[in-house]
This record gives sequence, C-alpha cells and structure tokens, in this order.
Amino acid sequence: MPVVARHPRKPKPRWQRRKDARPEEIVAAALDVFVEHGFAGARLEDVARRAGVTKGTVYLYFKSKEALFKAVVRQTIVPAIAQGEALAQAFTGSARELLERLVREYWRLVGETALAGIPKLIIAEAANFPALTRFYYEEVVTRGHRLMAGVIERGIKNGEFRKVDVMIAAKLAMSPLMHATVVRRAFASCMPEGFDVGKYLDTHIDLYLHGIAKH
Amino acid sequence: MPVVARHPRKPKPRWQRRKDARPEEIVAAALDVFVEHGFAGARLEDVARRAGVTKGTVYLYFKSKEALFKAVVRQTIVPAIAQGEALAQAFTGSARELLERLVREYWRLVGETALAGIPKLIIAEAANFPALTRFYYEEVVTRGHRLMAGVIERGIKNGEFRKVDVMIAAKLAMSPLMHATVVRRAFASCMPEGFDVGKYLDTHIDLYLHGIAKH
Amino acid sequence: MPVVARHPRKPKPRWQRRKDARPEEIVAAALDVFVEHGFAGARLEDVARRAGVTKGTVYLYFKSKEALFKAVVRQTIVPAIAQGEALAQAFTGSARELLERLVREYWRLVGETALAGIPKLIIAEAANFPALTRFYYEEVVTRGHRLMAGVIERGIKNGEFRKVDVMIAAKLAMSPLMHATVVRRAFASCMPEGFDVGKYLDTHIDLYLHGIAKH
Amino acid sequence: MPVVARHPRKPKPRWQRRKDARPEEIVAAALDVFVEHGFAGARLEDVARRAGVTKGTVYLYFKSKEALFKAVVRQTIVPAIAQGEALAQAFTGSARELLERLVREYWRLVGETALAGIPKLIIAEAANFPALTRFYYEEVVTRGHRLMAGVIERGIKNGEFRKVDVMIAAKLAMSPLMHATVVRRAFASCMPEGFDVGKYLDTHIDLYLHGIAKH
DNA sequence: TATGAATGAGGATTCATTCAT
DNA sequence: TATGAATGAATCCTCATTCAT
Repeated sequence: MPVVARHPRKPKPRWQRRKDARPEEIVAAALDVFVEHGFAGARLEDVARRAGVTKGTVYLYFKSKEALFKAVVRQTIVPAIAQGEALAQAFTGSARELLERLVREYWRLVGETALAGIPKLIIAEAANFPALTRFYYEEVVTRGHRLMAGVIERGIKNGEFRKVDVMIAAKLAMSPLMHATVVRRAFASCMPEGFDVGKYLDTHIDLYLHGIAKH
Repeated sequence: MPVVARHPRKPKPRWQRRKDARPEEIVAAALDVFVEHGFAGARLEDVARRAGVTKGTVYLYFKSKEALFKAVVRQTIVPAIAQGEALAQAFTGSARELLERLVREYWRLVGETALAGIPKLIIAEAANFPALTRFYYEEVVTRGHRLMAGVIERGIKNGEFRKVDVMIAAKLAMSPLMHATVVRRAFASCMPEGFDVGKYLDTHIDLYLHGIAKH
Repeated sequence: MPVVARHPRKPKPRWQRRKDARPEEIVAAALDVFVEHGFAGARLEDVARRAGVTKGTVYLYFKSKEALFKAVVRQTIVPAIAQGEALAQAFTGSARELLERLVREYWRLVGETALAGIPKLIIAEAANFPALTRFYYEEVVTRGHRLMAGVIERGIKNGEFRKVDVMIAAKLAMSPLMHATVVRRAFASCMPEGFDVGKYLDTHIDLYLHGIAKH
Repeated sequence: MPVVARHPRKPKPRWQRRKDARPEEIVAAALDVFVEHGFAGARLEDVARRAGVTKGTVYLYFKSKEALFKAVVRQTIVPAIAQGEALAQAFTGSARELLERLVREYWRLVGETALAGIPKLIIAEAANFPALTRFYYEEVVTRGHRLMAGVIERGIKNGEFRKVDVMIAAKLAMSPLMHATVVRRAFASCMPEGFDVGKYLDTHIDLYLHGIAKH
C-alpha cells in the first residue's frame, strides 16, 4: 500500500487490499454464512459477496466449498485453542479462583465472539464431516476438558474439592457454557429482551463451586 | 421375505395402500434424514426410500420439503411434551427427589431416543426457520424450564434449597442434559469406547444438589 | 333416474348419474379446462374434479390425456358441423339474405357458446396435434368456407355480387367472425365494459355487402 | 466446422463470453419455442439449445420461465409498435391510400415475420397471464386500432368514406389480417400448396374500400 | 364401474465449479 | 490476481398414468 499515490489519475481504489488479507476475509465471511445457513445451505456467492469479492476469487484460495468449510473451522479454532492454553499456563491462585476465571474467560473469548458459531457448526455438520469432527473433538473439546480437569484435580489434591471423577466434573463445569453458547444464537430472537448472561454465569459458578466444595 | 415362495403366481403388488400409516412412516424416516444431514442437505429421495415409498408419495402427504420438516419437528415433539408434563403432574416426594427424577426421566425419554435429534435440528436450522424455532422455544424449552423451575421453587419454599434465581437454576439443571443430548450424537464416533452417561448423570445430580442444598 | 326412490334408506345419491352421461360430462369439463389452460397446462385432476369424478375415472373412458383432448375437439365440433350444414340446406332467399343469416347464425351457434373455445384450442395446439388440426381444417374450416363460397357464387351468378374469387371472399366474410370468437375470450377482462358485438356484426355485414354488391 | 483443422492445438473453447448478445439470442429462441409449444409445453432446455447455450445460462438472464415468457412478448412487440406508429406518422395521401398502405405494411412487418407468433401466443396464454394480456391489449391491440381508426375518421371527414362507427370499422379493417396471421401458422401444413396471401390482401382491400366508400 | 394411493419420468430451478477474459 | 459468464449435475416438485381396493 503506497503511502504516496504514484498514479494520481487512477482515482478508484481508495484503499488497496493487501493480498494476504484476502483468505482471512473470505474465511471470516464464510464463518458467518456457514453458521447462519449450515454447510449445505450456504451459498458461495453469499460468502463471496460478504467478503467483497466474486465467486471466482474464492476458488483462488480454496479448492472447494468443503475445503473452505474445513479452513473456517480450523483457522478459527486453532488460535482460540492456543489462546486458551496460554491463559491456563498463566493461572495462579486457588483452584476455585482458576475455575471461575476459566469459566469467565471462556465466555469472554468464545461465548460472546464470532467463535461461538463454531460449536454450532460442528454439531450441525458432524455427520457430514467426520474427520473434521474428530479433529475438533480432539483438538478443542478434549483439550478444553483436560484443561478444566487439571484445575479440578488440583482442587481435589489440595483439599478444596471433594473427590469426584475429574473428567466428568470437568465436562459438567463446561457444559452449561457450551450449551449457552450454542443455544443463545439459536434462540436469540425468542428470548425475553434481557436474558442476563452474567447472572447465568454467576449462578453456575456459585452452584458448581458449592457443589464440588469439600465442605 | 420367505425363503420359499409359497404363492409363486401372485405377482407381488408394486405397492400397498397404507394411507393411514404413511404419514407417520414418512415423518419417522424424515426425522432420521434431517437429523443426519440437516434441512438443506437432506434429499427427499432418501426420505422416501427410507420410508419405503417413492418421492411422489411424500408429496401426497406434505406440500413441500419445508412442510415435511416442520411436521417432523412438531409431530415428534408435541407428544413428548404431553408425556413430560403428565410425568410432572404425577411427581410427589421431596424437591430433591423430584429433581433427580426429572433429570433421569429426561434422559430416558429424550436423550436416549430418536427425540434427541430434534434439539440438534433446531440448533442447526434455527436461522432458517424462525417461526418453527419460536414454536419450539415456547412449547418445549420454556415449558421444560418452567417445569424444573417449579420444582426448585418448591425446594426453596420448603427449605431444602438455597435462595437462587429459580429460572436460571432451572436452566442450569437442564443444560448439562441438553448439551449431552446434542453432543453425544455429534461425537458418537469420537468418544472413547465407553463414555459412561450414567455416571455423568449421577455426578451432575450429585454436584447440583450439593450446590443448591440449603446447608 | 327413478322418479320414485325405491331404496329410501340409502339417502346419499339424490340424483343418480346415468352411466352414459359420464363421458359427455368429462368431455364438457375437459373442454373448459383445455380452453383455459391449453393442452400441456391442463391438469387431468382439474378436469376430473370439474366433472365430479376422480382422476381414475377419466381413464375408464379415455386412454390418455391426448385421447381426451382429441375427443373434446371431435365430439364438440362434429355435432356443430351437422347443425351448420342442416342450417345451410334450409336457406332460401337472396344471396344477401343468406350471407347475413349465416353470419348471424355462426355467432349465435359458435361465437356465443362453449364451442367458441375450440378454435382457440386448435390455434394454440395446432403444432402439437397435426392430425387433429388437419381433421379440423378439413371438416370444419374448409366445409365452412365452402358453405359460404356457395352463397357467394350464387350471388355472383344471379347478379347480386361482383365477380370475385369466391373462396377468398368466403374467408373474408368469415374471418371477422372467427377473429372475434377467438379474441373475445382472450381479452374478455380487458375490453371496455360494453363492447357491442351486435354492432360489430351489423357493421361487418353492412360493409361486406356494400363491398361485394354489383353496383 | 472447418474440414481441415487449421489450429489443431487450440482446444476449442467450451463457451464464449457473449454477455451483450445473449439475452436477445435467448429471447429469439424462446419466441420460437413458445410459439411452437405454448408456455406450459415449452421446455427451457429446448430454448437453451436453440440459443446455443445451456439451461443454466437462461437463468443468468431471466429469473424464471415466466419472466422469460413475458420478456419474449414485451421485447418482441414493443419495437414493432414503435415501428408501426412511426410509419403512421409519415403517411400522406388519401385515406384510401393510407388504409391500403397500413394493411400491406402490417402484413409485411408482422404477418410474414417471426412477430406473427406473438398474437398466437397471447391468444393461447391469455388466461394464464392476465397482466401480460392487458399490457398487450393496451399497448398493441388498442394502439393498432386507434391508428386505423384515425385513418377512417379522416376518410369520413374528407368525404371519402361513409359515416360508420370508426372503432368498429377499424377492427373490421384489421381482423382479416389478424386472423390470417394467427391461422396461417396453425394450418400451414394443411393449406393447399399455394394459398395466395397477396390475393387475400388485395381482395380484402378491394371489398373493404368498396364497402366503406361514400359512393 | 369408481376410487384415490402410489408411481416415476420429466421438467424447472439452483448452485458449486470452471474458464475465457 | 480477479472477474463473472457459462456450465451441468443435482434436486425439488408436478402430474399423467397405473393399479390395488
């Protein structure tokens, strides 16, 4: 992108698109469209339009609709995983605090962002994309559960928590979040004006920690 | 199919008149196909074949693919609702017991049956079928939550449970079930041979009741 | 149709359909439907419903849609032809009078009746039913023209009319009628409330007879 | 197709970009097919093949079969109307001469060209396309009649013609032409080798002018 | 004879994909 | 690299026709 316009008579492109941004823009557009209509229901034309390009251009970067779909899931979720795990590394403090922190961060980083569409997509298309589903299950679900399981295990070890099956307890810590993530989009227009997500999280943390507490 | 043809001269009827049975058979077949592939990805031909009829027959009973889809959701869910509420009426005993009973019954009646496909369908197609989604939200989700909320309120009143926001607490009692319902199908082939649902339910009940208990 | 009901307990069929009437009823219904929608656009189901029977019944009397179509044209037009020629036989008086009489009778017997739909049908479907078209051309068009040509020839012979090509003059005597027949249906809803057909006929006769008159 | 391939390595393009030419080509092809088979009987595949494209291409330019049909009528007839009226403006000379000229021009511009198919189409499909029919009636039929009516009125004013209802007389001047237009296609294969259209027109003009002449 | 459920071929329409420009 | 015209396979849907009742 030239700082100084070298061809002043060419007035059109006020802002030049950096080549490298294209694929990301297309993936971002595709995420929206796939989430809204599902894989089969999504039209590449809509993806292209939303990305500000034409159908042909999509094929410059992605071999097929299927390849684009996979890219959407992988490229969107992989950075999120890294972010999640980095966060976990940095955690200090009691298991209770860590658990609460993880729950709130999940919501902040996934539940409220465009990422929230991915779980819905996987749920909807799992039968049609087994390999992708397996990838997601192993790289996201399981990893997420392990993260949480580690926290719970620590809490058991240091006497904060009761002795429970840690993997199951981890799932139970996450499932109200996952479910809210998925369901909120679906019922967005049905839910009473202000369903209070904050209170939902607070209550979940409260009930869960009370439930698992040693005492 | 008899190994020995007993009436060789009877030239096997090309089709049977089954007027009354047909619609249900088609709806049942369609439930499977829609759950597996989503609305857009489902082929009417597959529905027909699975129902043992031809494409044309589907159109004798349903005006369009969309009409069939709506029928699948409504006809499948409406009896389930009735069943659920009837069950609730009959409940007696402590709030703790009722809650546990409701959780286990939900799993028995929905989580483990073909009905489990409906929540997935709604999640996947909510954006494409707003009216149907609203119907489902009001007639199923909200009703289910109210049922559970009633139990919790009763527990609070009679001193079994702590004072919490009853609607939110109701959602939190259900969401691990809902989520498991949806996710189990998606990750069926990924999950380690024996993920123990029974233990998952037990642990949920245990943690939840501990969490909400007065003392 | 029994004048006295002999089976008073059977309350349904207030009027019994005489078997022999069925085909005619179906043909009459089919005429309407074919005229309205054309051959390809007509649905046998509509024909059946309008005839008060079911689709299957139509096939008891007609081998196929095509056969029904041909029957409609032939059965409707054949009696009309006979009627027309009988009328012609009976004509007496001057050629002028005969011509006027023929014009008015044509309108009365064809232009204003359900028969008027047939010319439209033939025009619309000629390309698809060459044999039927040829039949119509020879048995109806040509015969009609010959009838009129005979009158004109007589007028020329007896000095009422100028010497003209009789076949062409015959066509010209008929074409405003044929055209009005066809066009009136098409533009029925467009034409100003009261297009005066009577005046149209009067003027045609007036101009035509003036045009062909010897003096 | 050259007998000798001159550039054997050039792998013949599967298709050409012809954006501007396409719509007209498709409309022209569609005119033929619709005229031949009617709206319902026409197959888009045939239209496409005749236009040298594939089915999909038709949908690049026309939203539906119905839209294509309407475009055929409007685009084909509108230029013809303009042409007709321009011609009328330029007319000079006696009313008799004008009338004769109009009749002959109509035949030259419509009766003998592909345009002749349009009246047939309208007659056949009027019931199915009321809006289009109204458009045609107002923009073509009425306008044509007014044109002719003007000529006749002029003839009456300047004493060439008798006093008659001008609109009706206009219709009568046109109807043998319209009818011949429509009927000629229908009975093309039935009519005796050489039905002499020229003589038909001559005779019509002769009879009509005699009929309407003052003297 | 009459019914109408069931069939299945046929045609409209959509859209992922290709490719000349 | 980007475009978008063109393709054609896939799929919904209709309806003439058949046939068990």
